[in-house]
Amino acid sequence: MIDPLVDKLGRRDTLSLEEQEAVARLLSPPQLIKAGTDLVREGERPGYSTLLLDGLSARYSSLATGGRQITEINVPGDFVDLHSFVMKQMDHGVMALTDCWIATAPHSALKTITETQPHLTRLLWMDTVIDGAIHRQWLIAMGRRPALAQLAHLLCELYTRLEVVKKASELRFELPLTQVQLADVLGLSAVHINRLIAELRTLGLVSWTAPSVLILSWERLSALAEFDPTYLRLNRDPV
Amino acid sequence: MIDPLVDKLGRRDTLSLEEQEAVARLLSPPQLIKAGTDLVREGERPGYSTLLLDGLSARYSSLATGGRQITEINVPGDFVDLHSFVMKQMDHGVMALTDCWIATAPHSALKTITETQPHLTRLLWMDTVIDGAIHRQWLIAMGRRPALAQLAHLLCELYTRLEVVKKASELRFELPLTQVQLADVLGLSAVHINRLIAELRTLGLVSWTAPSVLILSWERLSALAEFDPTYLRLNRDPV
DNA sequence: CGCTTAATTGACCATAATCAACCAGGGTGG
DNA sequence: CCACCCTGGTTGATTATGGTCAATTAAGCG
Repeated sequence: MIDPLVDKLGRRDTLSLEEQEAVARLLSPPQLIKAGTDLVREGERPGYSTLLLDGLSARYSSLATGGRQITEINVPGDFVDLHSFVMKQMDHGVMALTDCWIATAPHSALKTITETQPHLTRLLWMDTVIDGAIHRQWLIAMGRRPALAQLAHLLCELYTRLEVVKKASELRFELPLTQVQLADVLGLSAVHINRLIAELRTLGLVSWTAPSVLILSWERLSALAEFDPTYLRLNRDPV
Repeated sequence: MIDPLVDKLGRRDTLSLEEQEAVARLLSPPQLIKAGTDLVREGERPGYSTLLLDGLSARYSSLATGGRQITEINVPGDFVDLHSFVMKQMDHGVMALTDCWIATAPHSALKTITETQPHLTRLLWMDTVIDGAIHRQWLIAMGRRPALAQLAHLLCELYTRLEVVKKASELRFELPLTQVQLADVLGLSAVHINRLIAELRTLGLVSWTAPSVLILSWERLSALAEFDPTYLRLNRDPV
């Protein structure tokens, strides 16, 4: 059940059997959340954190003016609001982009982990730190890359992260986001997203028949995006 | 010596005397870093993390095309690369924007903290988590706010963070960044920054005689920015 | 088969970038 | 001492990326 999390953490360090069991004990039985509903609402003070087991979700914030910005896309194996364990109050909402299987971990139990399992604590800490690294890459893409490169970067990132948890392979993955949602990810308009996708197709970089994406040339796409996966920390490096 | 860190953490939770001493023991004697030099270089694998004691520094990434994006501004009391403790490899550089006083904490000693001081560990974890929250606010500002509101948001954030560590008061603070550097923060051109500052002046929101900034109306500036400091987690809330 | 949601396309507009001068202040060397 | 230079700030003219508005098409579904 916690396979995607073990897949991910196992790429970064060795997760002992006891640690895997400790994580499993943390978690509630899986629950199904329907697409479009919130896993966590902005401003809430949840008493637990939520692990995404299957499906895609998005962290988002809404503006007074009606706009919306998605600040991260979560893939299976992501603790979507692990930071609420120490932040207490959520500074954003998390919505299910697809039907999602989740499991929750009470903050009290996470606290016990920090008191008894320092290595596992560091691994969980690392996971929140990598969220920060992902945010930074999005900032770089938004601030200093042309929109086409920004979209290319998103595709490279998502493919890489999905591949780790066996939801992508052979340069192919499912991206069940509408163009409006993609616009809210990149901070662009939906119309422009449409034109960017058309341009990626014209350039022969992707074959994109929503929701399926096939990357036709990883080489050229990642070069366009200046994608360097170091920030995802996928090399085994004990902490 | 670790006053700014204690000021900051003390706003979030109670830091016991023993914990304050434990942090103090972590740290090397203060060192001076000249403005413009790197505290940490991108790609490096530092064996320690750096606490900023005085001055301002910036996390930045450079692009192949020559552009640069600053992804966070660090104020006194910030561990500028605490995340390297678990990330190992730096995904960005950190440069001194002004002359900076710093102290370093070996990762080995931080590891010991995680093994012996769970509460302090959670406070340090929290600090990295708040970095992520700051990144998210910047993403929202970049993606969905007009440039003027984005700049206003930056001013509100920096004033608030500096006030916590007693480097700002009475709506006044020092912002020793060039307009080129501000452009690299906001993902805009330096020329446009210049016009935005002129506009803030015209609107009577700030009196800005570099490097001194005086906010003339917190009310109107924070409304323009839609600034809500929840994400900085400045309310005492034990973890 | 009509309804709804999402994708697509065209025409026009706006924000911000670029290019290019010019100005102001502080430090330096003759 | 002061001309010069360098950096950073200011301003104008023009361009371009991406936004907005609006209409059309396509696909899924009760």
